Amino acid sequence: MLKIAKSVEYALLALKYIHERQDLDCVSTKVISDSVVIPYELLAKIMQRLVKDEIIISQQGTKGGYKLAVPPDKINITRIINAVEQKVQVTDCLVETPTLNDCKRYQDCCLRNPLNQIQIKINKLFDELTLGEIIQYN
Amino acid sequence: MLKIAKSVEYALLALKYIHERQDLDCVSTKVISDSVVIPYELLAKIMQRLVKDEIIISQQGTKGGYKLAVPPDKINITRIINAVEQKVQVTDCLVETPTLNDCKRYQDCCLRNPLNQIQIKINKLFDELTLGEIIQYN
DNA sequence: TCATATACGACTTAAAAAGTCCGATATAAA
DNA sequence: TTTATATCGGACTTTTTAAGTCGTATATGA
Ligand code: SF4
Ligand code: SF4
Repeated sequence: MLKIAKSVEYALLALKYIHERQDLDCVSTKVISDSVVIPYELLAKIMQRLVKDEIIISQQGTKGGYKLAVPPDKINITRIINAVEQKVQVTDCLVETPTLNDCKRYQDCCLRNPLNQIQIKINKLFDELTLGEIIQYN
Repeated sequence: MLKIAKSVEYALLALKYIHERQDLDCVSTKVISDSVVIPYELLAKIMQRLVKDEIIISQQGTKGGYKLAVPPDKINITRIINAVEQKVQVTDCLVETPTLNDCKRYQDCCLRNPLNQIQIKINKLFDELTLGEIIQYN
């Protein structure tokens, strides 16, 4: 339990690869997919979401690809998680406006508050960790 | 992502219920299952695991059931997570002895160290949170 | 105008989590 | 001593979610 989605890992690995190839004008999904070994179609979708959140800039057509829109130090992990449409959600009830459909217990559950505190602290960990700090390894 | 297993929540809710009924000699799975609204068979399995880890004591036969083996302040959430056979595992590679089967990248992955740091911090949150702190709510 | 790239949505498959079933043993009370 | 009610333990099925795939459209440099 408490696993991070592969799409988040793939996004981080791809962003690291792009950063390492700053010398090039841009890097295509194909090249990243082959180098980092990520399923092409899956990575393509992830790249598009990173574009939508303006973490990377796309260049369409032949010789197209992606380059970083922002220096790695300016991007935290929370932003990447949001970009790839993932959510840190420790329980079913920890959504903006919970309903009985999320969890029948949410109105008087003694777990909700303490687990929300855990979630807040986990969110803080991702807020304070930047892409820059991650790609400095290896 | 990063969701806590329902079996952990059920364990916590059941333990809270047992604690509230300290006056009784012991509480049966049936009673807990009906009161807290947890599928009977599923809860039964969870109770057995809590017995195995000596968090609760079982009384078999008619008029049987369970009672707490330890005061709630002395039980932290990590122990309950372990008892119900769940693991905090942020990535596929964060196991005792990772192999290429866990993740083909584990030998030179820049994510492994930073994500392990996250996992260590999450584990610390569960280490420092006791059942006693949770059941004081409501 | 052609080859190679991104863009976007729908779909399928695989893995994990949640829930169920079954046959056994234990024990208090009738 | 029989019966009803409980725990015990494993195997199994179902449901849900995550991961991965496919198809078609559009952009653009050579
Ligand atoms: S209300 Fe309680 S049981 Fe339901 S999802 Fe939230 S924490 Fe879990
Ligand atoms: S090695 Fe890297 S990519 Fe593989 S599971 Fe670990 S962190 Fe994720």
